[in-house]
Amino acid sequence: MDHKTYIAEKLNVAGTAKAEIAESLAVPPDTSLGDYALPCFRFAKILHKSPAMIAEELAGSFQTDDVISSIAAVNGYLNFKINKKSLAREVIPAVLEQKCAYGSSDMGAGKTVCVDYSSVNIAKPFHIGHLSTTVLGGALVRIFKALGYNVVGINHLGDYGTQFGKLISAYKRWGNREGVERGGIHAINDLYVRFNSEATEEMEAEAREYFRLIESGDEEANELFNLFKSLTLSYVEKIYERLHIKFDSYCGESFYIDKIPAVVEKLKEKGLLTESQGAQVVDLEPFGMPPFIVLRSDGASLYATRDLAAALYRKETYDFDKCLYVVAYQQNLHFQQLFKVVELMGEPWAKDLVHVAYGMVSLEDGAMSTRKGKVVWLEDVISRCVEKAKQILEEKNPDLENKDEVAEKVGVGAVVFGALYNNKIKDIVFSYDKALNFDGETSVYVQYTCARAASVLERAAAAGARVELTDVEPNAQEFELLKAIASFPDAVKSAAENYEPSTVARFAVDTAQKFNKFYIDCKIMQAESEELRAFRLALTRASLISLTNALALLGIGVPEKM
RNA sequence: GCGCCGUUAGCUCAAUUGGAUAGAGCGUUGGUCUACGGAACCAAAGGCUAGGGAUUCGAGUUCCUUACGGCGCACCA
Repeated sequence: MDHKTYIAEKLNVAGTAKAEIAESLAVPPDTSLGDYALPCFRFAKILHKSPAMIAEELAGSFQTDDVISSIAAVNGYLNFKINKKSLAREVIPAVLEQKCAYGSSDMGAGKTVCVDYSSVNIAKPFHIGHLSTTVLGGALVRIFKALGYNVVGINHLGDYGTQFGKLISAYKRWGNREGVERGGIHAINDLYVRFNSEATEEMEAEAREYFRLIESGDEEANELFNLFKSLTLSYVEKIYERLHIKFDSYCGESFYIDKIPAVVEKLKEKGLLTESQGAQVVDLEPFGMPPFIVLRSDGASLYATRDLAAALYRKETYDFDKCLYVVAYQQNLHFQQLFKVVELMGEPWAKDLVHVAYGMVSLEDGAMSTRKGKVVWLEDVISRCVEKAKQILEEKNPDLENKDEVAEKVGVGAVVFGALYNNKIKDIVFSYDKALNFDGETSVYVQYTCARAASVLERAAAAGARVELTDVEPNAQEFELLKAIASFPDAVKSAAENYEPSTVARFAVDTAQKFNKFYIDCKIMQAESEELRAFRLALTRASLISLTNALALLGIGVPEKM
């Protein structure tokens, strides 16, 4: 049950709808004031009374009950306290019963969301700059699924362009099959980097010719291209597996090539296509944007054209209610143009296209540069974090039997959590110091908290202790923890509405902090009474469930011991 | 030059979408230590929310403006 609507239902403010009252309800800055507050200032004009007087009157006419235990008017605010026992009755059994489903809902039933994310480039290894789109997208996929949406995760592969001609040229010049099969993606990347640093006019021409050969279906060129593609995919699959990410579609740019003529035709029909400096463009001058280039002056398509074709294809194939593009803000203009063109085509679903923009990653000494060798590979970051976790485990818990498995969860969790904890729009300066720091507001802290909770529950099970809601009045720590647990469904919903998984990450840390305070202040197994012990154990289990579910939405596992 | 985004404690960041006395972590200083897991907990210090104006009962949050920083601005992706 939602307390805000419950309170609103019980309040009568002349000239104000119940829904509006529920919307206005806020949380007081200090819990000693109350759990909810209604600022009465906005009613003053309508009612021609002072806010303080309105609050007084409303307080006087409000009947406290089993849910709302007290009400007080303070400085124009109407403060409500909720009944602690009733909150416990409401939350604890529900969490214990729903288990891993706690936090999910069916609000998205029957709706489809496409999420375009990660979108790796063929022949290029994952670097730290690809982390955000991958984990943000992965989290959004899981969050929308939890809310009952049908979700289509799409890896829009960068598998088309003249760079593949260059790669073939470099391969034939310096490479061989055995070398790339042994060296994998990095060997391929080295060839590409070498080509770019040594390229002559002649080689560039050769590269263009190889690309033309790929396109015209030349057997050898395509065989090579497919080799590069499969090597790349088997490489990224391993990383996706470690990050717990799966895609429903790997339709990349090349997939849309044969769909472009129809798109061009449609643009012509709508009278949107004009010629400018030899290229076919959609003029966006009236909207203050540069033209959207559909076909180059040589007739070739562009990235933007293929994105347009992809949008139309996805609408037709999935009939999405929303289509998200998890791409860095660098491409703001591109998506503004793309969405505007879809709108100009008369497609009403143009409004359902969303650019989920996030901040850029740089290194401490500036931007990354593949050519200068200034790159941080994602696999290195992951393995160093896992290694560090392993090392700490050896120190702190040498008897643990599955150290590798636990270290994997802790190390990978730290990498993922680090990318999801802050608002996505913030730029990130990557440093190993920060990545390897497991103290403070991190997934490791949350995981440790879970291990503590699990440990208590294990003892309880061994002792045959009762774990269930009993009729006790929660104390301050218990109540704060209870409120935190109760806020989980809202955190998930808010994360989806704002395309902001950090909301869930923040929930996890906040709840873990509340649990640790509870844990320190309240004896659980040695509680004064059996009734109290049962209650605290139930609260502990509910905490563990909430935290585990929160981390699961982010793609982070929780070890039972660490 | 134009457009978009950002600027909150020494550092990294929050702030329930306009609410009351702006909160955490790291770092610093001091405490808790016979523990249901110390990868923890408590406390102290640290702020004119970049500057200035406007709207409002009320602004870190909305609008205008200045400064600083990032990104982008026609045939790359």
